[in-house]
Amino acid sequence: MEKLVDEDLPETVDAETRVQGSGDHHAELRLWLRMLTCTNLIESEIRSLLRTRFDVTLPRFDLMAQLERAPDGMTLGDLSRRMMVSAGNVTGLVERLVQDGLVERRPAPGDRRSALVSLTDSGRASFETMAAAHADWVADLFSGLDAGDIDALMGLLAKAKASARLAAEGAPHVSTQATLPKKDTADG
Amino acid sequence: MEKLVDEDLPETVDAETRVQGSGDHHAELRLWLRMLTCTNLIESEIRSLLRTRFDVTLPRFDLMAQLERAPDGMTLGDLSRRMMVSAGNVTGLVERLVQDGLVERRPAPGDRRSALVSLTDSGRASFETMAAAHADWVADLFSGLDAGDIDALMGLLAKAKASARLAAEGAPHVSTQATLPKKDTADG
DNA sequence: TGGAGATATTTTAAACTTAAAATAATTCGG
DNA sequence: CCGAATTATTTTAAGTTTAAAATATCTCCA
Repeated sequence: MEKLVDEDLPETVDAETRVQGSGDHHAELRLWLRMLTCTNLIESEIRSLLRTRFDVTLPRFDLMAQLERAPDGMTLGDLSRRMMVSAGNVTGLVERLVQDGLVERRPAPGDRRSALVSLTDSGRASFETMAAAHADWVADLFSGLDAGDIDALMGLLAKAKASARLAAEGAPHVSTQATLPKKDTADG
Repeated sequence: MEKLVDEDLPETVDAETRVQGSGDHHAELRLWLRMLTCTNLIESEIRSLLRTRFDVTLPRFDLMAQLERAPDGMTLGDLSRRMMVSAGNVTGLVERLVQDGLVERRPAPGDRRSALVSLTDSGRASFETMAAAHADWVADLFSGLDAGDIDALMGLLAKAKASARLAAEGAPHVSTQATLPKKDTADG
């Protein structure tokens, strides 16, 4: 009724050509731009609110949010993966949070390479206050969407996420071959 | 057919309670998390591809993308606003791009505070190559979405963006009152 | 016309971020 | 059990990013 699928427009490229390159890609590019704008807008607002209201940075808040769900602590590697940032980044972030007394680290039992990180009591209390406000802000920012919009967005973003993950893993750009026979002996 | 709107679930809060605080906000929070994950995933992949294929950083690419649409140049302020980053950030970025010979600055005619920034020929050529690959990557990352999905996402993200802008401007946290009579004389 | 306020940019300090190299510890096949 | 490969983390160097203060210029109105 309000969404047209241009089912019968020419497909512009045949199956062979579309493998890569020279396509139109206009719609995807615009979508990516819009997604980025939208996310940046919201993220900026939240960052700004966290700073002015609680004098905390967004990355610190994000790290604490991860820890809140793991009462028994998480390793730095877990944090790195969940936050989708580099390991070195997490090292520094945790260091600063420990100095502020919001987070503590202790050796991981059974693996001397690893450390478990968790919230201190002070960190947990601090986070709970911030998290409540944060939830309000996010709700406010999305208050122009009704339940149906949110549902639809959740579904479409899940689909986009799955698509991106598949494409990223399917066409790795560095060579992701897990356990190859050994590059040097393979060919010659 | 495949999307249910839970039209008849209890609304959880009445009109008064929902003004601020103590609400559920669960759905909005999950939406924000998912949006962030999705964007981060795609952004990471693009960042990585730009680096490995063209040895360029994402912020530099973004800045050049802005300049490409302004053959006559843009001011640093324009860049800052369009890229949604701080002015100081743009100063440094432009500086490095000028050193690489990809971008040039010249005094803005008629305003001695201001500078116009534009792509050099080399920068434009360089960008065109990268932009074509970039468009392919984005199309690939979104290849799991059909035209209808893209359409729907475009609409919902536009709505989300409008909602966020309204909320952010409507409840400014620093005092955005443009040209007030002068806070001190106003009341006391 | 003088000057107050607005605007454009740069500078500064601190934090964040990444990629890559370096350490250290674990795992696993032979 | 040994050593090669893997995994967990830290370190390093360079770049990105922000907020806030500092400059410099412009605008506009009383």
